[in-house]
Amino acid sequence: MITQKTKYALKALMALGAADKGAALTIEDVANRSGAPKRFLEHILLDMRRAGYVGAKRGRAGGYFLIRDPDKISLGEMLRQIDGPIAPLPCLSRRAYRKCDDCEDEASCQLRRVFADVFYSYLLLIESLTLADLLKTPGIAAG
Amino acid sequence: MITQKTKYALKALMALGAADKGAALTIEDVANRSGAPKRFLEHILLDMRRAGYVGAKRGRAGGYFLIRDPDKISLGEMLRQIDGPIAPLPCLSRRAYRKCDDCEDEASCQLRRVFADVFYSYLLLIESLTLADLLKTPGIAAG
DNA sequence: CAAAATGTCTACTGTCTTTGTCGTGATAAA
DNA sequence: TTTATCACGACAAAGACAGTAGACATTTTG
Repeated sequence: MITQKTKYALKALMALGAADKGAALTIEDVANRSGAPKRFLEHILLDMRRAGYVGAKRGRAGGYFLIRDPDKISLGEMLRQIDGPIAPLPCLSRRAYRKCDDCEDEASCQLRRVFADVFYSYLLLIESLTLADLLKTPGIAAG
Repeated sequence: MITQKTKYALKALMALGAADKGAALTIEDVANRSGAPKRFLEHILLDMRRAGYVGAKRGRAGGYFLIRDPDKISLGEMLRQIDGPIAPLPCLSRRAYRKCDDCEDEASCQLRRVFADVFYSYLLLIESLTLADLLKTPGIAAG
């Protein structure tokens, strides 16, 4: 399961991505549109700013705005930013590699071999999906 | 990341799957072969018994033994048994469906739509892999 | 300048999950 | 009857998760 925080964060980015280009949304605006508690969303938006996805403007008439092209932010990258490493085993993470505590020899680890396959195809997909895909409305708008 | 418990459970099933047909391994045997703490493994093997994967024999010369064909136990099924629902969103789980707390309308939920795609291809893969795949040694045994 | 509206940052807290450990009992074989 | 084993429930420490709160910094407006 993805965490509640991830859900809030993705919905927040969607809200910012759907806003008029150049317009800033306040935390409160984003909270209303994403359903996230305002004080919790603070942390999330701060993270998103540090991740370089959004910009912030302080003071009256301030707010947050997307600063990267939704096309260029992959789902994988977002998930990684929000909740940390996404590999099923630490020894399969490229950016946050760690040897498994109990593993004697990676080359012969069956668990690693099988999960590597699973992870690879998962990665391929989530790296190809982007925030833009989250913003697209389905072909025949049903709801 | 898969949990430590999942790792232990899969390694335990691999140990039982690799044992001589009909032979029972004690918890201690399994602990030694899987690297899991013995007292923790107790719980895990109990779960695996309740899940119908292994049988147990009590008393002297007792132990655990696999009672299902490794070919017929999918990775997906094992993961689900060990750690519960595997869908990224509760509203995408078939066996443990739950409406998302905050979701107004599933049909128009973009998050659901995108994660459904991801989940579907993930499912397809893990349902096709089995314990037997975990028992296979790689083509050219390297380590 | 002062006030109001905003974002920034640090610290804290309650609840649940994870990863075990422990004691005790039940069962079977020698 | 002893010993080796599984069965089961209670407990516990550590960490993750999902917030909440307070104080501060910045910007605009009047």
